[in-house]
Amino acid sequence: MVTIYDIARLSGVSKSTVSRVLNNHPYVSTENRMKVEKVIEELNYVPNSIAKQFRQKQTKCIGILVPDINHPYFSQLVGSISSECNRRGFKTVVHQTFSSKKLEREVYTQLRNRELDGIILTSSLLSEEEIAECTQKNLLVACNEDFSGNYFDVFCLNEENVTFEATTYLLNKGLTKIGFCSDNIDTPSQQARLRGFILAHDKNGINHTKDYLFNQISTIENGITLGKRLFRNRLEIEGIIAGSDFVAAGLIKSAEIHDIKIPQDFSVIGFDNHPISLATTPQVSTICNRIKDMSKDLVDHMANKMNGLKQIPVKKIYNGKIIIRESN
Amino acid sequence: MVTIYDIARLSGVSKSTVSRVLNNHPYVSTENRMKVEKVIEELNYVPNSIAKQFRQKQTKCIGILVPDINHPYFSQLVGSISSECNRRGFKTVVHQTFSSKKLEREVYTQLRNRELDGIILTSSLLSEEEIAECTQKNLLVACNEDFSGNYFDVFCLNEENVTFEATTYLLNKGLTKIGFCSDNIDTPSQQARLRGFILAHDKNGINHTKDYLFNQISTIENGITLGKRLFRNRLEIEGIIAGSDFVAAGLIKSAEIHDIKIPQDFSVIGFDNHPISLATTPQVSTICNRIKDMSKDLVDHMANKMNGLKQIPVKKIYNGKIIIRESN
DNA sequence: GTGAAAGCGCTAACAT
DNA sequence: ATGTTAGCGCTTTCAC
Repeated sequence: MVTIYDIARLSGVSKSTVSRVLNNHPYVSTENRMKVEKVIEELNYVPNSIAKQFRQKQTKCIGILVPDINHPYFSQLVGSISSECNRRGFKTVVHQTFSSKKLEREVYTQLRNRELDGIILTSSLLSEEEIAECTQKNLLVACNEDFSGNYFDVFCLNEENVTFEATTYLLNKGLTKIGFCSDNIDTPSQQARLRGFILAHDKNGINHTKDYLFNQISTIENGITLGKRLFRNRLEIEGIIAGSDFVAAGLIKSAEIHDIKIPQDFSVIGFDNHPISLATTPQVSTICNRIKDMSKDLVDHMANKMNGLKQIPVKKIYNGKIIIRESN
Repeated sequence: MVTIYDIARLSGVSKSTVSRVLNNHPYVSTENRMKVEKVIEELNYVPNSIAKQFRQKQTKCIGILVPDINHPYFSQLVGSISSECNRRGFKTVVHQTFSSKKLEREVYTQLRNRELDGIILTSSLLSEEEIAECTQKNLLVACNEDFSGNYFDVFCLNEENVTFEATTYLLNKGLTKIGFCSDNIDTPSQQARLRGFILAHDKNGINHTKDYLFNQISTIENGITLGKRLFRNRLEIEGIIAGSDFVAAGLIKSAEIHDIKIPQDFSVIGFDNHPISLATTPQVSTICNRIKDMSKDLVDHMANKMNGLKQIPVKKIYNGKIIIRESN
């Protein structure tokens, strides 16, 4: 393996000079620079990045914590964050927790072990306090999850408001028996949605039905199965906040099979404005998220923090928007 | 920052002994082991993993090269590979190329810079020769792409065969004007599909129509747009190998809008057996891939190679299977 | 069973 | 503008 020392020896300068050339320092004579570059070229030398990381005490690696990457929302989010990170010279390591607290804690351990320079959290089952304790003074930014912002920076959608609006929309159309689907109700973001859902009912003096709160519903298949349950028995439920466009698509398919007309007999509102919402019949009314803006701001912020620019703790909230199409 | 030296000092032993405890070596007296463990506990010491990597010359990091993670097939593949890698103690770094040769080359540079212990390639626009040259003797395994296997290990679906079968199926139903969609026709896997498509025509003595070869078609939106083009002008095309279930879903939606009956007026066969194929009306006939098997075998193989177990170069081919539903 | 010592490849004071 | 030097935290001979 050829090292910086070999280059130095062969080009008749010292290691420092080679290092300076490598790192584009000023104060290197053009003559020496050319000599060094020539030798580097000849030997096909590549600097050992681990040695560099070791010396500089940083990995240039950011972890992204995500429940499951094979999920239309999270794959978009991860894709967007990754690109932003790469543009700034950070590698990103994706960690899927599959909603396991154990796996989540393991990633925090990697952070403490300095295998990662920072973590971007997109979903969590642990309390802010525990996360803060696990990660200690190390860098962590939450994205997507509606944390308080007291322990670390957070960038998220106003899940509560936008769910409030969607529910109100349905309520105003005269529906009184509305369902609510969550992916994993133990996460802050889903809790926020539920608060919005309930608040809308309260403001309209309508009681929401506990029986119509469905948890662990996140895929097309889940939507189909739930629809079967709902429609086969002709339950009196009149509409649903589906939690995701995929669930909405499953429900719509199921309705068709059971000869339930949407929106006449049943209303559906999805989440995320995924292209699938255009492919169903009827097309899904949905809520558009702010993935692009969020990930850009967040990586900007993170990069600044790493460059030592002290930042006051941030909580930035983005407004989602309802898109009305045909399913309600 | 507390180091191995601090632990040594405080527990009254040498660095070596601490290191032995850390790495579960035999030949440490129980007494010393306990002393050391106690101090580690007290100081909340975590070993510096970069230093360890530096010393051992490996990163425990595997790169995954993927065109775009926000893609139903690739997000599944990445998810599966990541999990397998994590189980074996490897971190995975996802790199999206967005079909850019420049970005692809950059990742190979990272490999040469030893920022990565290996790369898993799921798609590529470069020739095998160039890839082999870029990555030199470093570890690289291809997955999904139908490479020759002469330069590096490959694990892939028999794209050609399965596309041949699907096309034959359509041909046997009496269709003579069949279209073919590719995502990026410059990749080996899509070339393989095309070969299968053409071969089926040849064997049946039917000419395929160049005009019905559509490239850069990969999303629901692409499917909808393509459908508009096809159906609005009542082209004489009778069916299509859609390349993905998402494209198929878009085509089906578009057919509905233009009052084209599927499968009576037009046949569609998708790819990947994604749940979306269950949510359309009619449901999509498709081809199931072998993501789980492939990723398991591949990571097994890679791990063995890293442990120095010399392996003969491998090319393992998996058979996909047609699943007939309602769209053809 | 244990410790001393060398060294991995690089960067960054510091001196010149 | 350049070289000397120390040292990052760890593992691993080697000698005892």
